[in-house]
Amino acid sequence: MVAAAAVEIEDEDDALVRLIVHFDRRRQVSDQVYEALKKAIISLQLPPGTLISENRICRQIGVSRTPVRSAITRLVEDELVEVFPQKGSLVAPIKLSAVRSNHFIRKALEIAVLRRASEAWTPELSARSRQIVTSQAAALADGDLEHFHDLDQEFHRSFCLAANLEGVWSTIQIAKARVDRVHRLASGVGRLPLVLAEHGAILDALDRGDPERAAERLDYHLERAPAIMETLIGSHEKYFVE
Amino acid sequence: MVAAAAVEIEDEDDALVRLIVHFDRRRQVSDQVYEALKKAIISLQLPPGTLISENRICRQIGVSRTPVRSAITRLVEDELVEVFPQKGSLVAPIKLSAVRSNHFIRKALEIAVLRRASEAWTPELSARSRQIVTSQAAALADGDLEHFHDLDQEFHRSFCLAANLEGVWSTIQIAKARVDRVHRLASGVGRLPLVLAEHGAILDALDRGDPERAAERLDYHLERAPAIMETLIGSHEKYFVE
DNA sequence: TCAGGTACACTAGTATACAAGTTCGCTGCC
DNA sequence: GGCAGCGAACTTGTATACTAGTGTACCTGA
Repeated sequence: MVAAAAVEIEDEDDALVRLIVHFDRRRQVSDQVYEALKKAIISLQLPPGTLISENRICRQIGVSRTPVRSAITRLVEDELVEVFPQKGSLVAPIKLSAVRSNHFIRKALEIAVLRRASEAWTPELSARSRQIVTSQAAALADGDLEHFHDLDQEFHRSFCLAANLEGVWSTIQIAKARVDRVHRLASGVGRLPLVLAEHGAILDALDRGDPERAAERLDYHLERAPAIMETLIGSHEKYFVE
Repeated sequence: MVAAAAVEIEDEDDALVRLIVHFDRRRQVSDQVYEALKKAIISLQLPPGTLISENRICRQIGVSRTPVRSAITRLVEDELVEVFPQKGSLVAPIKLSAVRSNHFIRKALEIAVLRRASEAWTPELSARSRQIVTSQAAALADGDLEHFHDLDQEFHRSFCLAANLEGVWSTIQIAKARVDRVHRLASGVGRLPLVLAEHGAILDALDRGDPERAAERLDYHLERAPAIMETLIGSHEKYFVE
């Protein structure tokens, strides 16, 4: 960080520089920093292993260290950042054992929720979920991948609402965040149309009042990413550990 | 909080005063504050609804606001503390809908883990789990309830280890922490011997190679507390909301 | 006596200053 | 040329100072 010459300054022009936050004065700064960093990490804009320094982040986005530290503390809980006291912090590498565990968590919870949702399934709930899938198709056609992923979350969340277990969603979301980077790597654009078909198949089974089949389709849907992951480890070796 | 007279000062002699932390200089202060507060909340030493002020806590345990704030932030994530900006913070009341959701999470995960553990069950794993139950019986005989609860955690965690899904435990633990206050209320000393028997029944089924029966016993074991909870709401109305 | 306004004490959020520890490169000696 | 040792610059952890917003008690006036 020697500011000896303009050339040295140029060295700072890495991924962190593209971290631009538009602040809403009514909301807490630390929350907004947390969300911005989390999105940047999950979207791989800040790749695993990236060194992050509290000082550089707060210089970059123009706030003091306090809210930045608060955000990083929360990201450590999310297992998306690792802090080494007095040494430094970095975007956590993707730990294969953690991916296994969190994938297990997500699958176990989503399937359990789906079974509960199927007991309370109604045409209205079905229509709402199908609307989400339709919007996903539109987002995909527009090439708006961020919106596509947001709608994907909505789709999976809708089952929690249907099961009257909305509180379960936050836990699913945390597990999801811990494996989402793998999903992003795995979602070459070619796979996304298949996602739509898989979502539709789950709803078809629910509409037919066949919870076993619905659970089976959801299981299949969630198993795609891990299956693809195996093939990714080689080409993105730097991102993974263990 | 007007310090008008000595009598008013006496008013500060509430549960917070019994918050004594013996610091280990090698570990981070904020971590130790977090653990101390979490334990105090779950053990109901700080009952739901207790007003907590960052300033009073840091005066009480003799550190600055920074690590206390860090600890409270983490407790908010755990849903054990609620913060109202510029107004105050309090130990979160027990929210019935959250208890439902987190009980659902815990049950879904523990049963899924147990099924996986049963596939890899060995006499060594069985012996280790039975050893824990034996220690629990000793702790109960000694009246050491804290140790009893610690061993209870160990028992449930052992299935994650057996299933080679240790990463799942931290998520179970969070859901557990969110319902543990109910368990504490429900565990009149009379119930604890039954816990030992229920633990034994689960191990018996695993040893017989009967995962269905093991899951059934675990389900029964985990369902005791919610069943008892219904009877508690009346007598501890102040602790609950919704 | 009661209503309204003001001042103060308290809250949490943010900024800054200081402390303790690690890394790495330069300098001087061998 | 190579190695030892010192030092500067960086890291995160903690303490303190300041800001902005809230509620309440008290005082003033009718």
